[in-house]
Amino acid sequence: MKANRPSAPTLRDIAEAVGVHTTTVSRALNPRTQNQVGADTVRRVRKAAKDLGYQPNPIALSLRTSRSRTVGLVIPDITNPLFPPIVRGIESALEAGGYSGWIVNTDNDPQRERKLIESLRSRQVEGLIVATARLEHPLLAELHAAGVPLVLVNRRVEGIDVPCVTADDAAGVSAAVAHLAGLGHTRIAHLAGPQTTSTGAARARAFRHAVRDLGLSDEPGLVVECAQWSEEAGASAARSLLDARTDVTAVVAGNDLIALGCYDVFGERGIDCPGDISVVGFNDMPFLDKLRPPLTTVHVPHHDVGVEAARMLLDGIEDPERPARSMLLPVSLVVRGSTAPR
Amino acid sequence: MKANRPSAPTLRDIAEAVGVHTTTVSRALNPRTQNQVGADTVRRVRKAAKDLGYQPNPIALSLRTSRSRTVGLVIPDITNPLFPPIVRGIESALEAGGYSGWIVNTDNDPQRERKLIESLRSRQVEGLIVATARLEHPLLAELHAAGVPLVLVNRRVEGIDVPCVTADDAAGVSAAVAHLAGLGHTRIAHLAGPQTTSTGAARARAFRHAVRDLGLSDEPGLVVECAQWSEEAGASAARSLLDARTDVTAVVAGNDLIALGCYDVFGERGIDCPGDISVVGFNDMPFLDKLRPPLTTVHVPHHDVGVEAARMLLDGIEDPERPARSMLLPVSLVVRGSTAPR
DNA sequence: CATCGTTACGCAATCGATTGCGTTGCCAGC
DNA sequence: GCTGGCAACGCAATCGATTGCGTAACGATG
Repeated sequence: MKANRPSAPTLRDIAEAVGVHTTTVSRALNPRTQNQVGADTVRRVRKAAKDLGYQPNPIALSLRTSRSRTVGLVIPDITNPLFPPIVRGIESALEAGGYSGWIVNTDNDPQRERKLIESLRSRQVEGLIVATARLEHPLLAELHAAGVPLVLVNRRVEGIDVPCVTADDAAGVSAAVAHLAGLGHTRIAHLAGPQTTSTGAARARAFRHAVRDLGLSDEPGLVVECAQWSEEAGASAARSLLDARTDVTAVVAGNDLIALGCYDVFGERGIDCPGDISVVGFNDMPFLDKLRPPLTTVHVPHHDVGVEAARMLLDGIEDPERPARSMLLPVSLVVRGSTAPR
Repeated sequence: MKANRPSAPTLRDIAEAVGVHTTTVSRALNPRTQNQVGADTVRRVRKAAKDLGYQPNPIALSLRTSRSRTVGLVIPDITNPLFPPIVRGIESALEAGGYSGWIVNTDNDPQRERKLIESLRSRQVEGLIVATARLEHPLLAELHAAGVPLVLVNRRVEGIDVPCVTADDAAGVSAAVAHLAGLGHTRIAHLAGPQTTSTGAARARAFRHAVRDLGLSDEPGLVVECAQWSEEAGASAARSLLDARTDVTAVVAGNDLIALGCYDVFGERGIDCPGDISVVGFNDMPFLDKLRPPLTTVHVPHHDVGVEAARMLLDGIEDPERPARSMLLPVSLVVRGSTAPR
């Protein structure tokens, strides 16, 4: 059974109504070819199109032009609260440009990612916004070499010149460390995100720089890498840290989920936060103010990240020769209840 | 610039390689028509297709067949934590059936919804999963009359026979009321969701039944309707309730966000939860265990809701004459820290 | 009047897959 | 040997929009 309306008007219907050929109808309705059709004919064609309720068939358009006015949004998992606001930002900018986005969830599985991207490309998506980049990412390199317009979100990739939109990780981590130092903390630990991601590496580097700049302890044992950007991995790393030492009074977590993992471990070990140990997260995902203690975190304007990524991609589709440029969005520290004076 | 790979093999390439017509290639590759082609030819065609890395062009397929193997997912807003797990459930069931889903966010705006659905339909989506139903919903009635396969999620619509997948609202609210009664509460209020939605109405009705069945006070003032399913509307309704009376010792909130609104009002009025007033939410959205107090709520298996909705829709696409059937998924009460003995 | 240039429009093909109908070849039965 | 039926395959059209090239008409100029 056909799911589509049985009698959608086509160019042919308009052509019959006006008494011209379908070529003329097509040209009259297309702003780029409209100058090839007489003004009176354009007027009559447009009127007929409106009267008949004509809408171009995007499928036919795609088949003929190999374009679809759609792009692919490649994210790890829409249930991660970080992504819905980004997706909404992307969507609003795409919509303003007459585009739509296909969302695919890779679950951080490279094989699944490849399959999903193949599927997107067979649907003629005109570019990809990718939020799943690893520092070394062969598939992205292939796509880039093939001329597929790409924009990365939240992470960079090495070796290829792809535009990306990220938060200002260095400024955010620096502000977090400065805030804790201002509260009198001198032994501050960092639960870093995976060092295979640019974000994990950048925030860890910024952490080391910040503690050095402030003359605080920068011994290597104060940085523990988490296997994933998740609460569970954060908890695991927090346990490792606290098993190894008892002198830490504050933690800068790679992101909010990792910070939640700290909360879990504090709970199981009777550690008071922020009385015994202060915690700062990163990202300001929803509902952090509802936690107890409300989480101090680095606010990232996620919706704006999405908007800028989509604009950047549309620019790249419009002008493929355009030099790749990246964007750092400003962050801000949101002080809530998880940090206190030492 | 074309975004697609420049040399994707077509049926024509296979036909040339094997020395048969493209019709034969098409039929050999299609399990439904394969019996019309000789076994040896099928073997040779399949080999050539594999060697050439042939993938059917979904755009061409859609244009010819008016089918797309895609469906539309119509939700209010992906940033509402309720929806990502539902979407993931939908996605996994669609994928198993060889389908993909287009997500559109209506922001609860009927005009936007109509425009987005038109757009989906012009892309030949084969059906719609709709999570935005109001009790009276002219657009859904039109779509149903036009034979568009539909499945509703979380809500019903009146007057048309459309299959839906909802949680067992009555059982959930009944369990919440019974739990509170078991703790000794006798004056229990209900902050109901909008009565223009089936969910709002069903939960309010179930509340009234439950308190009557348990011989508790059922005066009308104990039920306050929220204008939206949101934290802000929940807070507003909680203020109205507490302005009007001081004898309430427990609240059954229409959903978790409304319950968060209660938390907000308790905070601003120095009310202790659960010492002064207990609260039960509905849905068990993510991170409720991280709140202080951790929210007692009715757990809804969202992922399963999504899976069942997608299966139901695929069934309806496969067999349009299939009688509409609906599904109630079982819920369970999750007792955390927001409820205590009176 | 003839010629040239420009504008407006139509023809036919294309995109890549599917599908109804017709043709050909082969085999079995009379 | 002839006829009929069936299997395998090819032809041509279709889906709906775009696009290169050609043609016709008109106006301006010599």
